[in-house]
Amino acid sequence: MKYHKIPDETIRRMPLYVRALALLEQEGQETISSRQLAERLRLNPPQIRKDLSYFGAFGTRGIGYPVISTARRIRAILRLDVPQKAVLVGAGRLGTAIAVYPGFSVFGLEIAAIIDNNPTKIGSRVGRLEIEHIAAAATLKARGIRLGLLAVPAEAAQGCADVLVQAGVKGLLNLAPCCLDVPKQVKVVSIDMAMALGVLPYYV
Amino acid sequence: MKYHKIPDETIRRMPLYVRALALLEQEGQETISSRQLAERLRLNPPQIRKDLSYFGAFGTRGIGYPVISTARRIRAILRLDVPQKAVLVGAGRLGTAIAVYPGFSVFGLEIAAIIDNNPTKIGSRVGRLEIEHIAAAATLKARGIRLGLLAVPAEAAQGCADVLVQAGVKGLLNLAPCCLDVPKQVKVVSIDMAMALGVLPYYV
DNA sequence: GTGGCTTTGTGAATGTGAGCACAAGCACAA
DNA sequence: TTGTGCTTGTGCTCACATTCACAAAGCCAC
Ligand SMILES: NC(=O)c1ccc[n+]([C@@H]2O[C@H](COP(=O)([O-])OP(=O)(O)OC[C@H]3O[C@@H](n4cnc5c(N)ncnc54)[C@H](O)[C@@H]3O)[C@@H](O)[C@H]2O)c1
Ligand SMILES: NC(=O)c1ccc[n+]([C@@H]2O[C@H](COP(=O)([O-])OP(=O)(O)OC[C@H]3O[C@@H](n4cnc5c(N)ncnc54)[C@H](O)[C@@H]3O)[C@@H](O)[C@H]2O)c1
Repeated sequence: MKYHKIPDETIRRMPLYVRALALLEQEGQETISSRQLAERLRLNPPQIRKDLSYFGAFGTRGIGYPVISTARRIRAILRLDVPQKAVLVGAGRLGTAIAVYPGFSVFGLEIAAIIDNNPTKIGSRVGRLEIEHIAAAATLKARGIRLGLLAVPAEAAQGCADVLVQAGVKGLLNLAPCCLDVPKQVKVVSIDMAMALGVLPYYV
Repeated sequence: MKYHKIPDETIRRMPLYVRALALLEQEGQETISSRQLAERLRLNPPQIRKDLSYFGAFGTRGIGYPVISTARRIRAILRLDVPQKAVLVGAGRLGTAIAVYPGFSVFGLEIAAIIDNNPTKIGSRVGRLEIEHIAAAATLKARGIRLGLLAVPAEAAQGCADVLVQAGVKGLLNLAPCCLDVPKQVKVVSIDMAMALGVLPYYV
């Protein structure tokens, strides 16, 4: 394919493919066609072919896509081939759930530090990590941590974001129900469960 | 505006407006212009005006939108003017965090029941709710519960979805990393934190 | 090899949403 | 009553995303 800007939506779907292919690898399947994969993921086959083709030829005509090497190539595209470390800010209910959640490892992601500002929490353990003081942010860069998750109250989110950005964090997953101001070279993705639930009655 | 199908993206943004207006109401502001609101929400003013105009005229030219009545009208559009009850399936780490989360009430949403299949959990309390057996699903309809949240392991999600749909649930928020098959009159929204975090390294 | 079957890769077409620019409309002051 | 200033509501255009349709390409059996 000639030069094409890669759609954001395509990038958003890539981890879906990574996960599906990881599962297929476990099942021992060696190749998968766009049709089979589409059925699993409830997508259209041409969508998958086009998504993958943005990054070059992955498959074999008549056969499909090789499960293992395709997974590896997508991981490389998403920079998930090297372990990516993240800091979690906010060791509350949601934060501790996230801290012990094993589901990040499929993507080579690791929660490598937990920060809170509550003195009674600092020093105690969540899983194998010790909760650190916000001042520990200064050490993040040296520890190779470039991603952050915000699980603090909405009022504190902007302040924490500022601290993380200052500390060299380049990507943020914001769980708090608010908007964040960050320099434009920092990427923010927000998740708001209440908003997501809030649209359902409209469709019902 | 002439007849227009309302974009899904517009619907997805509506709770954003509800939340912002609720905050403005608390602050005692009586009207807000699309420009001011856009600044708060990091959107473009015409986007907000267009979104709102899909549902008719809300504002006053030269002044802006009345905070209270606009909030009320949007709530009505989203069917959030009547309290909406939801059942939470899965009283694990994430489930219990959600169960005690107060952030749903801005939207008139309420977690009204918690279900788990672990016998050691059934009967114990999370907040003011008692964890119920999956058999309790049969009572959901009678209790006016039409929404469901799935916070169970991915392997169990489809089974739980089936039970809820059978019990008359019409909208599902799926927190498990998997796709769900449901009848098409049931609306599913999925949230996958790991996937959301997984795209960040690409942009960094 | 050659033919038939299958599936990819991709231009072109279609569908969907975002942004702009401006006319229409309201408030308020003079 | 008229004028001024501001903000909404919206047709139009452009950008982005999805879907289609088909040629190109590999595999396998004979
Ligand atoms: N619990 C949920 O299910 C849920 C759902 C959707 C969104 N959220 C959002 O996630 C965020 C966290 O929710 P939660 O339920 O875990 O709340 P929580 O109150 O249980 O935890 C918040 C934690 O953040 C810490 N904190 C507060 N200010 C801080 C600061 N400036 N620096 C560092 N740490 C700070 C607190 O000490 C606490 O440990 C909130 O913004 C909430 O709106 C939660
Ligand atoms: N914890 C997180 O931060 C996080 C993040 C992203 C996604 N998720 C997803 O959310 C889901 C729940 O995560 P968790 O960390 O709370 O897991 P968990 O293991 O702590 O909790 C799962 C709960 O579901 C219950 N359960 C299992 N099968 C059930 C069934 N058939 N019917 C009813 N209940 C059943 C279990 O008894 C348990 O209480 C998982 O799918 C997970 O992938 C969790």
